Amino acid sequence: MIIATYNINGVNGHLPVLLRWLEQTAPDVVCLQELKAPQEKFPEQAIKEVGYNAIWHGQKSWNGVAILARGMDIEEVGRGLAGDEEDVQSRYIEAMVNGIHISCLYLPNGNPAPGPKFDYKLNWFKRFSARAAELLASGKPVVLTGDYNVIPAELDVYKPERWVDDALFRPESREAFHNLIGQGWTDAIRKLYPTQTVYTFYDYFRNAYGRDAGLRIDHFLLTPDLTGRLLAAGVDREVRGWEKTSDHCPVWIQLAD
DNA sequence: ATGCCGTGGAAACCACGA
Repeated sequence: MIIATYNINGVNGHLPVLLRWLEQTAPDVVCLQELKAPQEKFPEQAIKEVGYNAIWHGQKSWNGVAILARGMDIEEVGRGLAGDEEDVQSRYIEAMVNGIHISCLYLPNGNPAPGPKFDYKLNWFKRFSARAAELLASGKPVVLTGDYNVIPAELDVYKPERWVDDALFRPESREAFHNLIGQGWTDAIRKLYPTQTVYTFYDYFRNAYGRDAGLRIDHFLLTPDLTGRLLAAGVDREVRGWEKTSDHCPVWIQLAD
């Protein structure tokens, strides 16, 4: 079973790339972030025509998350994170698919830091970590995947010294990520590639993709039982080189059935 | 050192992203 995550950066603007990638690689489950579409403008029909059921939580202009499944039912568990009644941003959705709990997240960017956006990021992270602890305690197989907007370590950025004051790499963000891992989750990509650079995002400018000047910010966190089923993982790096593409690459894991 | 590019929405610029 292959589960993928892809920050599409505009599900309508980049729909041809999404459909082409779905048809070429046919992952079983796909988590999307940054739909940038209101609920009623999600391209449900086009996605259905390439074989996928979908649930989504849209929002006008920004954010937006979705879970897709090829030929399988998607049982929505919830949308939105508990802990802040005033948070109206569409950044989180959960579902059961094929016996696995899937959490799809788009963690706030947080720049500029310090400031209210950084505070929102850290608070969101705290709420997410509380939810993660609940899920871990449930004993179910769980995948927490999406755009975390966190560079976990120096190995995960082409020039760490340039990112020390950035919300993606500041100590508070890295600490929150490592504390989350410390609950008992496994970072699937880092587990399979313990010493290699693996990037999932490249800026549109400065020829970042051509220079391989990237970041690793899209992650898969797995419960222990799923870690035992982890067969392979990777980044569909070539998709970042397509015309009219997102600034993120699709990332995927393969689990034993 | 830097949104240099790109999307979406509104309005021929702005907010936002990482």
